[in-house]
Amino acid sequence: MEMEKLVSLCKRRGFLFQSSEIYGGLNGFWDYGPLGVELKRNIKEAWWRDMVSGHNELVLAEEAPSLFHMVGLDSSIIMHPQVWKCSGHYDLFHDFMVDCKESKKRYRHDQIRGRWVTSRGAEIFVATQVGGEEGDKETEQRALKYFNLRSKQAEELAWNGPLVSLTTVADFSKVLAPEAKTLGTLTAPREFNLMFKTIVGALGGEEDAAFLRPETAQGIFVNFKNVVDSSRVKIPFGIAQVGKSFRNEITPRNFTFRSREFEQMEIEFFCHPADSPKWYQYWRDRRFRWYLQLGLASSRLRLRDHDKDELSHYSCGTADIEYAFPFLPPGEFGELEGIAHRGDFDLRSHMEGKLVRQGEQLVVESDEHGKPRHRGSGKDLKYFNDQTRERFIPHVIEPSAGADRGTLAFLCEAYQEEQVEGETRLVMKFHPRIAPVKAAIFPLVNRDGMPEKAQALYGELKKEFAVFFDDGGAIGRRYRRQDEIGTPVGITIDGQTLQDSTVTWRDRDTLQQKRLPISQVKEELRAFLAPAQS
RNA sequence: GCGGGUGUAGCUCAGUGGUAGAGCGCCACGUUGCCAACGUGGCUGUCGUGGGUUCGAGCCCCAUCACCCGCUCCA
Repeated sequence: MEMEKLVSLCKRRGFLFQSSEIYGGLNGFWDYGPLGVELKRNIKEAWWRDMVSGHNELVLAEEAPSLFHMVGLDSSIIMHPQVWKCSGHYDLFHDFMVDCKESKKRYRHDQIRGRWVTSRGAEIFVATQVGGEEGDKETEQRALKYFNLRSKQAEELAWNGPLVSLTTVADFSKVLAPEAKTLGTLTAPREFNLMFKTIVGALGGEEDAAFLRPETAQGIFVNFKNVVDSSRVKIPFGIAQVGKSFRNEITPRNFTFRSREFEQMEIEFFCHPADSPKWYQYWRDRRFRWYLQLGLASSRLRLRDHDKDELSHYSCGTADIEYAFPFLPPGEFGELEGIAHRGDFDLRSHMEGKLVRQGEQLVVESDEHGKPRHRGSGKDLKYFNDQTRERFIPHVIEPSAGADRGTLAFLCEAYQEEQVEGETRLVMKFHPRIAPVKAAIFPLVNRDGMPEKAQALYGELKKEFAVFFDDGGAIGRRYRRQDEIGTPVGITIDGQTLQDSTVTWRDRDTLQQKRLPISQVKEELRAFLAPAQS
């Protein structure tokens, strides 16, 4: 499937529009049209029902290690700036980057190292991305090449010190960039703000700077104690949240896949450290099944465990649920959801201050005065189990899903072109639960009382379902119009309806028709749209 | 951020300096008894945006924005 066809359909039928389109658009922002908003809402509501409101804490869920609670939360988008300092986003999201004008490569300023060397009367800084002995070797080879020396002439290079960071270099005109052949090809370091900055207060200045959240998770962590104290939940339990997040992506691309404003569906699941591996496994498998049940094909969906060296510094296990989007090269997958075992990193950070890894331990990062680099709240976020009299910091399992990425995956998956009697039928094969319109109601022709009967049925169904009424044009055309927006059922009032009160039920995917009493339509639709068990 | 391509009606696209077009879609009326029927009529454009050259610009030049492809980046 070509992506342009889907993008065109999305615009033509009102799933997705470019943001601010009449003003030329805005890179990285998208609007959901009348059908798109229904689709995305259905996905978010399916998630909320399946994960939160539909969860029965009295019954052991399939494959769950034990009973557990689930509750929801809706926290603010703008939070105290200290939240992002302790979470690590503030430091990680403020990168200084340098560009190489020769190689067109971009580097993180603090990740380039190099050595000062003098030869043939010139002193230059030979830069590399490699550290340690490898870095020494590489800088020597590149210095030899630059000065046109043979390997045996290495003693003509006078090294003026060990590998040091590029951040110690003020004058870039003597820097030989990692993949350049000439000096001074690096631009001055430029700051990349990956978090959206804003000002709180009408008279606010720079000291009133705050950030739009880059993830919803932190709103859950900072409310952990509030939820425990107010809701009678006991560990293990999860807090779920759906909401907008914002990141200044350097290169927004691939339709809505990498947007600067996007919506997340996140769960932070709190459990006893000893049980956390089992819970990690549980969420990892359950979340994968959820996508399968809503209709993503197993051939394009995969569950991928991160390698050890891919794990964040705090994580003891992460898996991605990935989809083979059509805009990616064959064999490549894009992330829909990450399930991470985050240990006690987040709660501890908000207690003690921003943490860094020191060997096997996480310790509070300190500044040059030996004080915490980013001070925590100082509040005790431990959990007390009054049965066992145990007090501990819970471990956290985080299934973090992208609502827009999920929506895009369902759109890609649904798009089908079929040959029907020599003509191309464009059909969106959405799972009935997420289809924007559940059923279309048609009078076969506009006479003999058929419109009246159809309108009455429409009015009755509309109270409970998203249904659509269409009496325009030939019946075949009306079916095809609904196929294009993925309506799973067409219900037609015809001549026979007037005699025996039965209607035609037409299935989108099989094109098969069956008759059923008009009085049973509601019940049939209910059964058709019922969630699968998970 | 770099290089290449594209931008004209709701969609797909034609239009190489001289009166803005086609197909599809959409709307109305008639017709129409189950898979994009037919007839008649109708709506639709700051030619992405801003500036320049020219008697005259959709077309040439400059800038800018957006989208696509390839690099780069992706906590």
